[in-house]
Amino acid sequence: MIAEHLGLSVAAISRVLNGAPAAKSIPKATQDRIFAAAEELNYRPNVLARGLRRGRSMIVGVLVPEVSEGYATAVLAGIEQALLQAEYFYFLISHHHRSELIERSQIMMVDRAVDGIIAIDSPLIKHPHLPMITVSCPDAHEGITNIVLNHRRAAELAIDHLVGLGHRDIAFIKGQSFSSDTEPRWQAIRHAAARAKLTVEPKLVAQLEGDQPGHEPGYFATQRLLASNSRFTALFTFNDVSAIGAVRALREAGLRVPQDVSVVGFDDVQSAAFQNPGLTTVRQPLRTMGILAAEAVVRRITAPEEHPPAKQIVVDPELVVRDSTCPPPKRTRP
Amino acid sequence: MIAEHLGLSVAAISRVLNGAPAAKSIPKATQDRIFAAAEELNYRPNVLARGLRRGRSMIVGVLVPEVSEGYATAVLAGIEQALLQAEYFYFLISHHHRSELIERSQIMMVDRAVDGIIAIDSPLIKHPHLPMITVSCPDAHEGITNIVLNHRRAAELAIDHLVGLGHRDIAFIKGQSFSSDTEPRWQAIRHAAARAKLTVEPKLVAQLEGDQPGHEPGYFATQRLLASNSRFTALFTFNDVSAIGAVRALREAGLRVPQDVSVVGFDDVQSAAFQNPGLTTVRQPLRTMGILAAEAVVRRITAPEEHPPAKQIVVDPELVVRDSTCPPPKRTRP
DNA sequence: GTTCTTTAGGCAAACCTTTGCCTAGCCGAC
DNA sequence: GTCGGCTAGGCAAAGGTTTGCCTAAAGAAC
Repeated sequence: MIAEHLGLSVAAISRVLNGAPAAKSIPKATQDRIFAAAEELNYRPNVLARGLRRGRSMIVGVLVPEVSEGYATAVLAGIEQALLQAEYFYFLISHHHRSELIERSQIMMVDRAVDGIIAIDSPLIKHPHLPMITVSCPDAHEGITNIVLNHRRAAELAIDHLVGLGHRDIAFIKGQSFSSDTEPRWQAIRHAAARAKLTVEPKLVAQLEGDQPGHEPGYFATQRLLASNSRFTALFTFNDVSAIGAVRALREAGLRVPQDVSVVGFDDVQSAAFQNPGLTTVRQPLRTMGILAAEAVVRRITAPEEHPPAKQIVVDPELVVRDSTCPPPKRTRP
Repeated sequence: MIAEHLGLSVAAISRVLNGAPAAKSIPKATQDRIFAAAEELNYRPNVLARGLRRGRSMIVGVLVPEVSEGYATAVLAGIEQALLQAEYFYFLISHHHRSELIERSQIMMVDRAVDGIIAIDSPLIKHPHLPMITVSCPDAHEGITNIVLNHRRAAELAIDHLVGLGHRDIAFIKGQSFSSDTEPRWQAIRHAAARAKLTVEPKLVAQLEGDQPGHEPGYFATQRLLASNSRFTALFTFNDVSAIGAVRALREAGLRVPQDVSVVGFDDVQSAAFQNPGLTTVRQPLRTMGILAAEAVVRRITAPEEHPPAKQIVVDPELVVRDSTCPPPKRTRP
């Protein structure tokens, strides 16, 4: 408290400016003088000193796969909104799905004195001795709250939609093995398929490969499906970004979307509506998930005892029907 | 320095651990003991205390329009890479092109004791008394280094490509008025057009409107161009994201891309290659620009006197020809 | 033997706030 | 007059590190 010496002690100033309970013994007139002086001198508390003293940095660490198009950025937008509102800042680190980076990032964040951590689609996270919220990390440890989509419902929405249109020969593209949504989603799909009395043909299942984000993995996975020479009239992909790659591969093979093959994506990222054709997709409330994560971590930081860590928070998906799905073509001999 | 009391004073420990020059008077054996103890006790310096003492937080603030698809995220990826390498962390704030947020964000960052600021596509920034680097902010103030594309060359690449294919009737979509690249780019386009002996038809110029990111603004701008009923065989858009919207609008109007109308985008975002058709575009080295920005800000922080602020750093664009451009259709009476 | 230099490391201030505990004066009650 | 309680605010420690300056001992030079 540099120049605040208009005759009073730093202690009094601090109490008044922070509205501490002890400030109630200081008369209104003095308080006003202090506020006025702070305003006039444009006093800015030093966050480092404050953080040091209070043992709280007002920063949370956010761990994402990458800051590129699609999934993580949408969640991040929600996180940013809610954190800023709570006057928290955040450190962002991308781990590119490399496990040693995930671990190192977590340590670096703790070293940087973050008050809590939010991890998006980050497997293998350890439990630090800090409030921690994960988004789509189903194998979360004890004491970590995981925000997760209702995968079962998501799978049903997509499958029931396709089956309702008359499709029976449905191909699937699973997520990369490193993505934590891959397994639960796939289980949910099998379950929904069984429920719809559909058999999942192993030859009609491909998996995204390679760790770059973009559309390529979906493009190549679809090429593999086509190469297997098994007929399918619909394709349900792991996410919108790969669906876009898939559409391209189908087109290049001379197939029309949706007349020859219907395509259903997942996520409903911003560009899904502007694809050609507009992508039918299972929407995840990504922004909301981000907001929930941020609010939860702030609660756990500010009042840990009142908010014991919930095991998980489940959010519901929604089907968005656009132009990439339609009834299957008339069955000619395959 | 909590437990380091294996008989030595905190001062000695600090000097050794930081490799301070004064440590040279401490014998190797003692130094080894200190390192070993630090390792064993898993000593983690408290960054807040260190920052307080050194007057340096090792954090830079990064101001972006938004963390959504496209431009800013690509630059951000470069920034992250270079900053982490230099052991800096960063605060991210999105200003959504709202000027009061830009100003507030800047103040908040300074209050948060950042060591420097990088601003991407953020107009109206004030000069803080901190090292500051901007990316694509042409109206930067004194003392701020701006990283900027060679717009003139970019415009020539696109225009010469289209003219080379035989196009004479070219429509343009300018950027939103709040985007700082809009004006310089437009000037460059006029210049390149004049050089190619092309007249820019006012009816063939539309502007992106609205402040949401996505594809919609480009979609609507193209609809306005179409509604003006002036014939054009090529369209040069402000960025890839709006080009995608444009393609959709053209398609809906019954026009084929590129057979009826060629489309050239700008940026070369990740999804540009996976559009349908693959987008011909002017590539900005976005990631590189991010790296340059981060390196520059770190230099300015660590050795200000050796690195007086350059006025600007210019990077060069590159034309990426894909499938959204071809020679114009045979001229029938319009 | 004296003085100078080097070696090895300690002392304490400083960075800026927050906070537990204290005091000095004043008023009212007994 | 004495005691208790309230008002208005001060003192100083604490939070963990860095750093300018100092010292004590040993060795070197004379």
